[in-house]
Amino acid sequence: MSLTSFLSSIFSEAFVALGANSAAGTVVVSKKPELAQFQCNGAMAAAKALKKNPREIAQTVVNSLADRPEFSELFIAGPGFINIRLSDDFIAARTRDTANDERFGIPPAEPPRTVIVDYGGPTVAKPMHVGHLRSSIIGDSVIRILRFLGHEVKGDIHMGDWGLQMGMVIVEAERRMPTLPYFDAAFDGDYPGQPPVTMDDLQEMYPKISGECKQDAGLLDRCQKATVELQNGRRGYVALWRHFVNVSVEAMKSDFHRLGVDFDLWFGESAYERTIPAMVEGMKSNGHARLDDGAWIIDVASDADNKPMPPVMLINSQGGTGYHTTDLATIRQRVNEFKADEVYYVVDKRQSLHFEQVFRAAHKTGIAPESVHLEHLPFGTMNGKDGKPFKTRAGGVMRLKELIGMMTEEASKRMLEAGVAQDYPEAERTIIAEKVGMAALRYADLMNVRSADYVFDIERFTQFEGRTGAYLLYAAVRIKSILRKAKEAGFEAGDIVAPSVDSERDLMLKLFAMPNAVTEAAREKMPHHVCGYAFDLGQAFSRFYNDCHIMTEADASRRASWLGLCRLVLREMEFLLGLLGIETPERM
RNA sequence: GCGCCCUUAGCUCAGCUGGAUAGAGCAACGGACUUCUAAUCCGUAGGUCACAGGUUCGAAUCCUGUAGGGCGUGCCA
Repeated sequence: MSLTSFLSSIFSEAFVALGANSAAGTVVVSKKPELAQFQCNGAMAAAKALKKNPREIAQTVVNSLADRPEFSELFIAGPGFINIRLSDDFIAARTRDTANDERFGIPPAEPPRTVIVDYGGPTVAKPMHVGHLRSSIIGDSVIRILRFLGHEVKGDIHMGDWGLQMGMVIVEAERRMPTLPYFDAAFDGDYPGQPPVTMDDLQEMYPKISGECKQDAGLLDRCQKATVELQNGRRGYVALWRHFVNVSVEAMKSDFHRLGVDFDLWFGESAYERTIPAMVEGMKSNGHARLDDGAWIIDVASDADNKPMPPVMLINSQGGTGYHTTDLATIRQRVNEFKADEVYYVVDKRQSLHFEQVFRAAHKTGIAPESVHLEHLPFGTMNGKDGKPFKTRAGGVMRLKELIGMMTEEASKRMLEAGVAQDYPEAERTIIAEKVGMAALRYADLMNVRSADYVFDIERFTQFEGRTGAYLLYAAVRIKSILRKAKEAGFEAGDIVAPSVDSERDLMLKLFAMPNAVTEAAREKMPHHVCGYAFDLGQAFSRFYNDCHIMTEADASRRASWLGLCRLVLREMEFLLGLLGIETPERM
């Protein structure tokens, strides 16, 4: 149980004894650290309910608890705030408990659930860009957090490989290489095993034809028809499409590998191709789908809506399927085959209407029972310093590869400026630069409230000072260093004893706050709670480190206690960074 | 037009579901190194929480309205 939960239970009991609601006993970290460590604000609310004086209620509660060994001081301030200070013995005992606990006092989720996280979402034939970066990094962190809580989690990349963009690239290929056998409907031999295009070709082809289609309705129509033919299984198109997928997946794997993100399931939209006809027929026959303007749609609007709610497009008027349909088929598989209790979609917030439509349709048609929790976890746009979506200097889309390269290069530059690791072997220095770059990137992306837009400022993110990935790595590495030095000197870590220095006590108190940060991040699927806490912990450690010189401490039991504290902080720091997908080097 | 979101210190952002004198980081200024890695730490200064009402013991937080900005709005994803 977290410390605040424990303290809350003590205070709740006291409030209940007065006839008040147990919620009145809620204890939180003090907003006035110079006054107290924790506070309970329930006396005001209880006074309202019981029609009594809040200070009198607070006084009664304080009187009933004042003798408990956990507290060194309880006092009342203002209208009825109860301020709490813990005894040093209790703080030390509690810290020992944390040090002996594999889970740092974070309780596992009860009951564990089967969860699918849909994230990454790269599109075949399109370059990966910064939008995929956010989805991947956030999804990866959310998965790590949920897994730690004991949930059975599977991450699914859900590639976009079955929509109009495939028809477009097929048409573009035909325009460029009309003599290839893929386009000859009468061809019945074997198609070439080698792909006719490279990833670079694909990345150039898609934007070109996509741009032309916006001007040319005839060309768009041709692409739509090609898409339908592909979806209906035209041999040549399927063979060509398979090449496109293979080429793209190879590039994706390399990009995701560099990001340190891996997926349990590499399914694309096309994985449901065979299940779609039966699903659609079922919806037609049971009346959920209806024909409208040449297309089969599912109405999802309700009388309670105060906004337009377009229908779900099941089969378009050309006979093709889009991402409404594949998303529904995907939900069906996740429910039936994977027995998912919860499905989360880490997708740009601009898609929120889409998911509202799809979730409504899934529940309405019975694809997903009401008991299955479907939720969109929206994230905001990564903007440039001008406040507009992040672009390259030339104004194009910033590719993921390019971005990662920039981060590493910038980290390397900073290390040179600061004279960091310059006397290490070059190979090690390179690895450190990569780790610092990735830590900077991940921390910068995750530290913001997930759904908010944020400004990408590479210079700020790669700073070694302040709320950055590098600062946290430095804090962790410094602990590793001191533990090495202590070991060389023959100093052992020992039992944690009562704190004797303010910054030492503050560090222990800070450790108690971790369970809240992690459970809050899990509840909201918002990793920024972990980021904020990790920084606070790093800073609390740095203060302690400045005040308490371990290697020269004469008192052996105090020195051993401090080393034990260092070990605990390092374990927690690496754990927290691990939840963010950040690796710590041995030294920097 | 309709709907959703946003507006907090010079800059970038938190603010734990209504609590005390609104907090960090950067930048600025002052201080602490013959270092257990100063990539650190301490201190000072800096805010009409966009604006106007309302709800109550108490509002950055909840409600209404106004201004400014972003996004979405049936055959792209």
